[in-house]
Amino acid sequence: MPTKTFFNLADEKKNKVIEISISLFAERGYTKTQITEIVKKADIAKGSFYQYFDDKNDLFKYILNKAIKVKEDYIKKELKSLEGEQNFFRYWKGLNKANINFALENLNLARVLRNVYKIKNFELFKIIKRDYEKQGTDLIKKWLIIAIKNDEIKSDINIGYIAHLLYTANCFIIDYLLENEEIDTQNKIDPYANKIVEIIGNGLKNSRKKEG
Amino acid sequence: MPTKTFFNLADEKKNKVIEISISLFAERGYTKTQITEIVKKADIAKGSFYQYFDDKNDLFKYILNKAIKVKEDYIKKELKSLEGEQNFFRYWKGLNKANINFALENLNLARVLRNVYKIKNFELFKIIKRDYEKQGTDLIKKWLIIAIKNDEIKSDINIGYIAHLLYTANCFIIDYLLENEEIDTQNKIDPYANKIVEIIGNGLKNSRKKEG
Amino acid sequence: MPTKTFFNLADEKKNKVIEISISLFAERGYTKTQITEIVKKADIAKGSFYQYFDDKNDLFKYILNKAIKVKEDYIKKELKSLEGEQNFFRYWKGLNKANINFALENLNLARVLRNVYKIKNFELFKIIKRDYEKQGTDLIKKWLIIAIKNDEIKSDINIGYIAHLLYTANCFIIDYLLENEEIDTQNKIDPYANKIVEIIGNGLKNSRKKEG
Amino acid sequence: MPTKTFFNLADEKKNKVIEISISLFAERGYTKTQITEIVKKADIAKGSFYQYFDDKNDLFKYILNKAIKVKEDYIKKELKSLEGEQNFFRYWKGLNKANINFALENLNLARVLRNVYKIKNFELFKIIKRDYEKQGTDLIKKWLIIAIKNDEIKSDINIGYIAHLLYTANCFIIDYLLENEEIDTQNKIDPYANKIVEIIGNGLKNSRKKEG
DNA sequence: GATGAATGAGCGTTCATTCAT
DNA sequence: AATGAATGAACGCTCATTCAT
Repeated sequence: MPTKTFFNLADEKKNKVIEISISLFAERGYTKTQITEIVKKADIAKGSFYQYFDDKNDLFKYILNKAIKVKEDYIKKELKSLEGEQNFFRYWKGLNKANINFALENLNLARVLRNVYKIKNFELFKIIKRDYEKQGTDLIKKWLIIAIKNDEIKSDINIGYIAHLLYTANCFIIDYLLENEEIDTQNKIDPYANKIVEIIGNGLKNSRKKEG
Repeated sequence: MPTKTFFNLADEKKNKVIEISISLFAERGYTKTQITEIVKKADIAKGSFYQYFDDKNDLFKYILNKAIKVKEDYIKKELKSLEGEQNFFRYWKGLNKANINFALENLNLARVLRNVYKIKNFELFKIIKRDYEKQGTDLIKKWLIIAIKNDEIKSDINIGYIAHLLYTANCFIIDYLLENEEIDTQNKIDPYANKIVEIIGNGLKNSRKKEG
Repeated sequence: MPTKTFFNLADEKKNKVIEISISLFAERGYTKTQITEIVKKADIAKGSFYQYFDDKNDLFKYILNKAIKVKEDYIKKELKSLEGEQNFFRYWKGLNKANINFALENLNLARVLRNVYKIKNFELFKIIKRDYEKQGTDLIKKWLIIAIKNDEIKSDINIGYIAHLLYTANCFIIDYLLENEEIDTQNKIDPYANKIVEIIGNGLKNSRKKEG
Repeated sequence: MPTKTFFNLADEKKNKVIEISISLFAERGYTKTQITEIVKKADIAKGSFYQYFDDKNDLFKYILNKAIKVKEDYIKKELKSLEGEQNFFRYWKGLNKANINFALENLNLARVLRNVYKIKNFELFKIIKRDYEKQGTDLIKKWLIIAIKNDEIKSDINIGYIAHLLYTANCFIIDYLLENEEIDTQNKIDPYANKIVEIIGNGLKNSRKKEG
């Protein structure tokens, strides 16, 4: 956690440090991001940095948790419009869309989040990672249970497995987007995403139920 | 490419260097793997290492290409039993199984291969990566085309997208396996993999065709 | 160029680094001068060195340019007393004297300058070298032209050749001095230098002109 | 000194080692010439090298002495045609010519010889260097004495100084040649050299003597 | 609290030389 | 005598972190 000193900073200064850290972690990953570059770009003294954060790790955890929180809020907001929605597949489509929109609007934050998966041997991050993943799959699980109750999807599935599949399907769409950022996104990513949703959706559908 | 000196080495020594490099690259990734540790574990002089390889990069490329080749051979061999198979879904299932088996039997090699995706800003590796991915999706594309001809799957799909989806679906099974190596694998990974194959398969199926 | 950090240093420290670098480059030449020895003798941390200079090359270029500038200033100052002098030979004698005095008073700086001629295959230094040499011969050329106008010296000479000859004649006096530093200099070097000036001077003289 | 083993080698092999060493020492200088490159180019085993020579130093000394001897013989032969010559200036001109011709015909050998002057802190080489220089100046001294006796040149000179001057004048012509090897040599170097000889010669001439 | 200079363990790499066969 | 693999001290350089002001 950053120190009180950091939080007492003028917002402008504080945000500069945060923004620069995000963009560097996004661009280079954890290991290749250098404190020296952060402080130079943020125009603060090196000593100051260590009065704000315990160490590099501390900064990264802070940025990471911030990214998770920002994303969580974004998704929640986007899903508001789906309140009352009864159809699982429309729900899932909405979730995918929300995730994609978040990434499109917060490219660097999305990159930082995806980079967590690339950090090895950091026990500490494993916990964050696990929590973050749990948060992503828990929502899906809840919906899957309802969908099964409603006979929307087959009942012979392992909910944990499927939630993970749906979750990772989305992650891959995001990866695809982040690695090909030059693509004229909205136009190209949507059909790609929709197709995946459709295919997996079809596969999950309870064929005995008449589509409403 | 390693030097002639390296290839002239006694197999035992040569393999020791290779195995240790694989396990370190697998465990720590490229950047965090240190030559110092490799030579210490392999019980060779630092100078010797540099008589075997141009530099760290050279070693990594060698290991990477080796992993790709070993995997390629493994998959080819496993797919032999599917020769003459006409059903796309059984084919794909076989491919998934082959990939999983490779990973189970070559945990570290599989990890090295997955790690390539985590290296940032290495133009050289991008080429290897792209080739490797192409090799994985090309096979699927070929089959998809046949499957469409045979009316097995819907014809309104973008073959490139779907091949990529099927490919990445498999990658995710592998990632799941590699990150949870402690799981009693064969028993747990199989149903997981099968379910994915089944769901996506169902989604792709041409419902107008009567299943044979 | 050294960093701002270096220039912000206390003069004593800064000069210590400079002096030690000069004496090592003078004594051992570029390749054999080790950063490790510089930092040990200057009593600074290795890391500090790299906060002052980009690399070894950067340090050397700095020292070299410094030497060139110091010499330039020295020569200018010494030549002040010759302002208004009309006789070419007295001019040249003065220039030789100035160069010798500079070397005597700045032995190591002079050695560093002579060492540049001994560096092989360093494109970068070739430019510095050429500039430095040009600076040395240009002055002579200017005077030669005037001397010819004044009928002081024969007009059938190639000014470029002769300027180079006079320049190198001086370089050799300096080399002689630097390689035999133990000689009780002022007493021995002067007659040596004067003789050279006299001989070459005689050879250049326009014998048709009556000496004033 | 090379070992007996080296001298027992077939001439072809022996000469290959020598030639390659010469060309590398000439091109890169002592420090930057690597044993590894020599043995690779000469196609001998590294172990063999150390059975021929004590160490790198030993090889260099051998090459150096060889160069000195070859040059000595060359000069002697060239000066044969000047036997009986009574005029000092024609003698000196001939010596200069001989030196230039040697360099033109043995570029690499000449380079090695000039490189000796660029080696620092090798007590051993200082001796070789001094001997080599002595050999060059002794001949000139001998002639100077005769020339003075014959009233060809002024008697008020320090023979040691002047011999050194004449010697170094020649060295500079050679340096000029070696550093500008691309110049269409014979045509350009001759007038350059002749001019120097003429000028210094004129300066040395005893003007009271009637020219024959 | 801010500053920026100081630190040093550790990295990848080089190369003359030795050693075992 | 020939081979070529083995050695390791030493190099230039990096960078997260600490310290003195």
